[in-house]
Amino acid sequence: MGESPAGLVAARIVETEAYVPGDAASHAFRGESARNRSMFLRRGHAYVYFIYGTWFCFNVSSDAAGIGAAVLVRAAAPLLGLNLMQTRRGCADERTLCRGPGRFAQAFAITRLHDGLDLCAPGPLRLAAGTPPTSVGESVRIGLTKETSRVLRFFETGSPFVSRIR
DNA sequence: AAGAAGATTCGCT
DNA sequence: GCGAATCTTCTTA
Repeated sequence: MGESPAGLVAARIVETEAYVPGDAASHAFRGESARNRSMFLRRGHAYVYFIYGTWFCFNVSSDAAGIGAAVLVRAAAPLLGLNLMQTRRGCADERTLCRGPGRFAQAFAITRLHDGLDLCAPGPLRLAAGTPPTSVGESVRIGLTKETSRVLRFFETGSPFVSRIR
């Protein structure tokens, strides 16, 4: 969920990708740097980066402090604040509001300011427990030019809010 | 110091 | 389906 002066938004995460140690596609592959330092925070912290001069991508650090690993949130099903999401996205279609990492970040107004935040503590961005999906699909990750055969993408089977079926 | 690549999206053909 | 938009970061083509 996300909180801002403009209001509250919440969504159920339905699609993620993992970036693990030893993974050449991971931003942390060549060690810690100014940009990826949040990947090295204890699990549960935000790692936000800017891509293609246009979009932000939101990740959650996923290992012990000092180890560079994160989970990219690729899509979500809107729950609260659809109106605000529509305004931010300039798009009315509920299905498209959070479908894709760039769109999700835009719907939640996530920027570099959120980088490094503890997502398990009170603040503008929170991670909350929800009911687990009935069935989880797996596939290779999307949009990469390296490590293209690793099966590290996970999504809620059958959800109309995932960015791709497979 | 310069250049290329990049975990994407949108609009036009 | 293809290419443009647009900028930060890392590598050295």
